[in-house]
Amino acid sequence: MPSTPRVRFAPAPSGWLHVGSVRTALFNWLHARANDGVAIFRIEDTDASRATEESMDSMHDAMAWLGLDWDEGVRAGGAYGPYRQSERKELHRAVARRLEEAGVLYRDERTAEELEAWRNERRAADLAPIVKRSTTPGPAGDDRTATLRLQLPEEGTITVTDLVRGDVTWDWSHESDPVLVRSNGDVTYPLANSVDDIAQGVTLVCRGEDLLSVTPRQVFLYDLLTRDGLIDDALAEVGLPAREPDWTRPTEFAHLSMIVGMDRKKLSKRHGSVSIQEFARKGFLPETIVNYLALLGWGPEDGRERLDRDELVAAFGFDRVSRSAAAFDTDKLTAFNGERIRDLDEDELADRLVPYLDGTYPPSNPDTEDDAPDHEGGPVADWEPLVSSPPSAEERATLRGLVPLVQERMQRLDEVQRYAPAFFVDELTLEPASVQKVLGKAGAADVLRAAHRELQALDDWTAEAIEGALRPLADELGIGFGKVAQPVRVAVTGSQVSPPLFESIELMPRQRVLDRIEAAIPVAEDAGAG
RNA sequence: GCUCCCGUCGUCCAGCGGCCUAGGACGCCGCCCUCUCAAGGCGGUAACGAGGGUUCAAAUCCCUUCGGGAGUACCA
Repeated sequence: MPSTPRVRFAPAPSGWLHVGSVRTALFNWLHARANDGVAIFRIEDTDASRATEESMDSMHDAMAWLGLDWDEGVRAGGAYGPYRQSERKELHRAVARRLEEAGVLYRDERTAEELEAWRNERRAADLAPIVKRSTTPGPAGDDRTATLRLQLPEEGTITVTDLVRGDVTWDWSHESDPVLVRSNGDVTYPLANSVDDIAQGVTLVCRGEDLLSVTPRQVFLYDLLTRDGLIDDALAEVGLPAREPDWTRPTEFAHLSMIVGMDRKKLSKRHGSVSIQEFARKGFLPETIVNYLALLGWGPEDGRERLDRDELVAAFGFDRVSRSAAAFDTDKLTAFNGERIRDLDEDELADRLVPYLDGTYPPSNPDTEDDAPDHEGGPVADWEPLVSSPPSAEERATLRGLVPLVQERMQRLDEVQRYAPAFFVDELTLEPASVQKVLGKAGAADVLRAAHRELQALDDWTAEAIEGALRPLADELGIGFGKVAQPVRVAVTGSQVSPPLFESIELMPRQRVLDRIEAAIPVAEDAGAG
């Protein structure tokens, strides 16, 4: 028995990590951390035509952003590398050759087209297209290329114990012999994946449910590879590190259910099937993503829902992983995010808001603004950064002052873009709707004149003093304070929705406030007249 | 078609034979608070897919059925 659990996250680098794969990575990582194990990040790029360098980099970047660290992998290194499958071809071929010599592989000379035609025939006759050696045509001619298939048992059953699903049994007669070596000599996923699991000492295979059906042949292969030291001989032959001597093969499996959209269909763009980085642009905290994804298909015994990384590690176990598919609920994610933002230290929050103000993450288009992270939104065309990069001392001070005003009214970091302009730009644009609804009301211009007068005469420029100046205006003008606050708010912030008025005014230079109120008076008169 | 997996509020999770007139969270609705929007507080809405068993007793065990999903590649 191996003393240390070893798990691997092994994505194919052909695209971007989405919530499903991140959740798989997370569960692997949690299991490793919860059991003092080793987390391996392996890249399965056996299909050169689909793998890209860009994709591989973005996957590593995503992990770094999420704070999931890997003990062994392409970036981390480790004793059982290389961790890119494409760099292990020699091993895979050596294994394939030895398997062939052992007589467990056989040639299938049919072309892809011939096989396809055969499958169609079978299906037309309501028969499962199962390839078995006994029904595979013999050699047609020496010069034909062939795939090498693994000969699986013709009958009997195999039972695999899955940590989340319990015992699952398959009948060998229903299992098709998998192609291990393509006709062009390349090895396939079934071989490479199994070989690397063994060579790297993986003890638990945790992956998506879509790979459950592949488990029988994988277990069968594990046995073949380890039985007579075949893998060890191959390892030695190509000069790769030997395995732990006391270790046999992966003994545990955990197949995670799929993540679906709120419509119960396969994850769509609307429901988060985008690169995980897109969540960063949309203003989600990495710790929110980790927390929420951990709760998709799992929950701690005590029912807590807000858990940080350490708490997740302490509570995690496959025994509490759900078997049914989970719907990705952006609303709940967003609510979680809002809570975490509120929990952030104010200085910390200020730092985290900078990328949303300096142009690193420009705003999304309004039509997708209230929806899930989505590529279709794209950046807003004419948006100008509100602070320089890096921010000046003055900008930083303003931002720091703004944080307490906006912290409790944000669910996502990018929402700062809604509140910030009034505090950073010289030329304020008044929202037409607010002008009409608020400044157009009777008496708005009078309120603004009175507010201007009082604020100009003020000695202290503090929220308390500003409140002391503005509140009495309600009685003076014989109206409710709301009728006073709203016109001033629109004049000063450009919108009928803003952070608290007195604190907002305090944060701005007095002259700027007075100028804005003054400029709004004719606007109010016009709007009122119209 | 065949093989396998799954089935509790709209959604996530709890429940593992009696504590369930089914609990928590998000959402939604209402109220309170209030300078707007939030935040916060309080209350409410809403589910065991169906049918048979087993049992004194079933959301919990068994069977059937219906529904959903995955796989069925010289892709991983």
